[in-house]
Amino acid sequence: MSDRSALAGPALLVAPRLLGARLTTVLDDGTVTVRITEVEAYGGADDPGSHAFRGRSARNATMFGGPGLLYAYRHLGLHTCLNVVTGPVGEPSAVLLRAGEVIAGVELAAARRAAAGVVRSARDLARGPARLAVALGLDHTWDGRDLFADVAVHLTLGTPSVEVHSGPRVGVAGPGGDASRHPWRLWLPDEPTVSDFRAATSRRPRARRSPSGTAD
DNA sequence: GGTACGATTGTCT
DNA sequence: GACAATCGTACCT
Repeated sequence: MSDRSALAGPALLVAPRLLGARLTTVLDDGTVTVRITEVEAYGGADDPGSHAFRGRSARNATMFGGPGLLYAYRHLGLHTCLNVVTGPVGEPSAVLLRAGEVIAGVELAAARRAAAGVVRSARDLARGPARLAVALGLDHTWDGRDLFADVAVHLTLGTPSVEVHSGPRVGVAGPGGDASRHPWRLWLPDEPTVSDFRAATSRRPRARRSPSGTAD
């Protein structure tokens, strides 16, 4: 079975296969390889937490593009998050790469992270979706790349992990984040690089922007 | 055309 | 633990 066919299918089914997989980027400034330790599954129209819930759009078009594609997007105008598309063409389904361990190119990854912000420890290099993207040197402009055909960014699946832990999805409130329905979030046990769990935060209603600048 | 908000992170208290 | 940063996208008028 090729890596791509092993990756094709519903995100919930495919997500465990991405744990332990290695994602490598070969860029001008060097090579970095990350071993994936934490992922999160996203579906399509049936998943309220998914970008594809409301149908196809310019931003999420890659999610409809077929298995093995890299779906990269910018979040909050600040960070980049990386996903691996798993659904067949036309059926959105993807796995968010939440965290990983840098196993090659540690110095380069640290330099990239240092340029983007503070580096506290080696385990923090790719701990969190946005940090993972920075460590690999990827941003939203890499959206749509084929992870099994592109030289610069390549995915290699490992042997399926025997033990996988699962829990509620991060940052998604309501039914979509309900772990009792599906084990949306998956991670490898005893991995220090797995990100902290933060329950979906109920944002306080922000003071509304006053168009005229006056307070009501 | 305008506005609210988000699959996050880092900083401050 | 709480909140601000910051901008593209989706939704509403």
